[in-house]
Amino acid sequence: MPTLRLITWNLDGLDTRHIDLRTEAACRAILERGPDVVFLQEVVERSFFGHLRPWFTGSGFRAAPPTLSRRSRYGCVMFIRSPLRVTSARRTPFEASQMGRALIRTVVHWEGRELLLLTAHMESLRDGAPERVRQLDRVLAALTAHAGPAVFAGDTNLRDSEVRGRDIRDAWCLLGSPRQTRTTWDMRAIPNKRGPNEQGGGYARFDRVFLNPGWRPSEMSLIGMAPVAGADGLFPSDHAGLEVLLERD
Amino acid sequence: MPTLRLITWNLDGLDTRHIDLRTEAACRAILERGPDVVFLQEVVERSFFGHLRPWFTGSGFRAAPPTLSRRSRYGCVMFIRSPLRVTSARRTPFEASQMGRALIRTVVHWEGRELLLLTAHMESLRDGAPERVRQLDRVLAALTAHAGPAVFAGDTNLRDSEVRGRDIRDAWCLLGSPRQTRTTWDMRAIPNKRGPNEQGGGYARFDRVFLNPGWRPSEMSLIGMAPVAGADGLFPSDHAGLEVLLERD
DNA sequence: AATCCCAGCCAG
DNA sequence: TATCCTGGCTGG
Repeated sequence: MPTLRLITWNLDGLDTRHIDLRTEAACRAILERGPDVVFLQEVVERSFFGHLRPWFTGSGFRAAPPTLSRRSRYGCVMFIRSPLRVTSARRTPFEASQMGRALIRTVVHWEGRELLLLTAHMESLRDGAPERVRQLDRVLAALTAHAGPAVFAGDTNLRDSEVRGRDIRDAWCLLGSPRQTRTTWDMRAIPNKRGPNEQGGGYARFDRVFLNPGWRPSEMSLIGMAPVAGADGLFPSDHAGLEVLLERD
Repeated sequence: MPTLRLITWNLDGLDTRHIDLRTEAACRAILERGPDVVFLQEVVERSFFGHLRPWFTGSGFRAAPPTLSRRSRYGCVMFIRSPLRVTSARRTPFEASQMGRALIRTVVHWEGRELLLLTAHMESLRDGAPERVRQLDRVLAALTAHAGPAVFAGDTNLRDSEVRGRDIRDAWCLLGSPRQTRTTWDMRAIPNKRGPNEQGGGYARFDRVFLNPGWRPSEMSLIGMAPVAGADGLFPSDHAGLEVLLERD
């Protein structure tokens, strides 16, 4: 397994409109890519038990941690595909989060080494910036502290102004900042959060992938960029999913 | 010397209106309080060489560091009164600052121990929040790392939302959050930045004092709260000065 | 169902 | 000197 295929996606479980159809569509879109590891954010119980866990366990994945946190009505979870073996999985709350957010850390054996997998749904909204920046510090410290390869992927909610002047190995930047994957939350491309006749709309690169030194991204693409059949024009999520291929340097 | 009397003040040297009269008034207001250490921010060359250094050296103080930084046209400086003896003084730029800001660290002998004195003029404006929060981390780390007593006092530009959930020994909070010293930048009380017939105005507790464990504040008051004679209604600075008395626990 | 992006403007 | 505070509103 020379390449790790990773998908990260905020599934917007807090929007209950056609949540079953949308989650099913997300499962299909993810599984047809054949990922090794899948990081999901904003997952609600209904989606997890009713769709995600059945689909993914039926396709050779294990959930890590094995279930959702009970501390919030939505949260993050990873799915890891066999033969990757999970040797540890833990959820550490961000102490000062006002939104119940946490860092998920999983370690798997990969290519003879201990691979650290991190995901989070960092503090939301513009006003969450101070706490979000501290959560970023925690994420980067965890990446740096690990001896083997380590990757974070998740919904950072970061604005470019919040990372200016920082030294981060961001997969999108390492790929040369390609236009096709410049935004992962974009009301112009995914109208889930926009009234039918509304103009304009916001966009941002909220979903990001960070690496520690020693490896690099080779490809990146968006998924979930088409409306779900029978769902009144809704896409699977208001966020695009992000698929990235990672390789040894 | 059982009590340390400290004054911190942003002198608004970037406002050149009546700068000589305003700086003279600030010198008098500070010196009549009899402080042991004085931390100043937003000091320009004209104020430093023309007023502050002459006044303070004539009253038994030494500047630390001995002169202003040449990296910016305004900056921070401390004045330390004899018999306190300065054993080190350095200025460390905040690497990612977009405004040339730096942390000033001075060590003095006090009560038989090494006392660490810190000041800074942290990143300004609402949009400076991400960088400001990282600067705060640096300040708190320096406070925590010192074995003896340590105090930071300066213009933090912090909003309450930016410190929510953090564990900080803030002198104003330790004193029970007294109303009289609730704001240190207040357009309603100091009209320097307000047009003559303007309504409303902003206010904030920008200037703060942080302590490490082992000692505590006993008094706090504002200075510079009256207009300067002959200065067209201007106060010495748009900020209030903050005087605080610190004692062993 | 209401929210979420940004910049710009105004009043207090 | 032009600018600084907040919250609320707009349009894109």
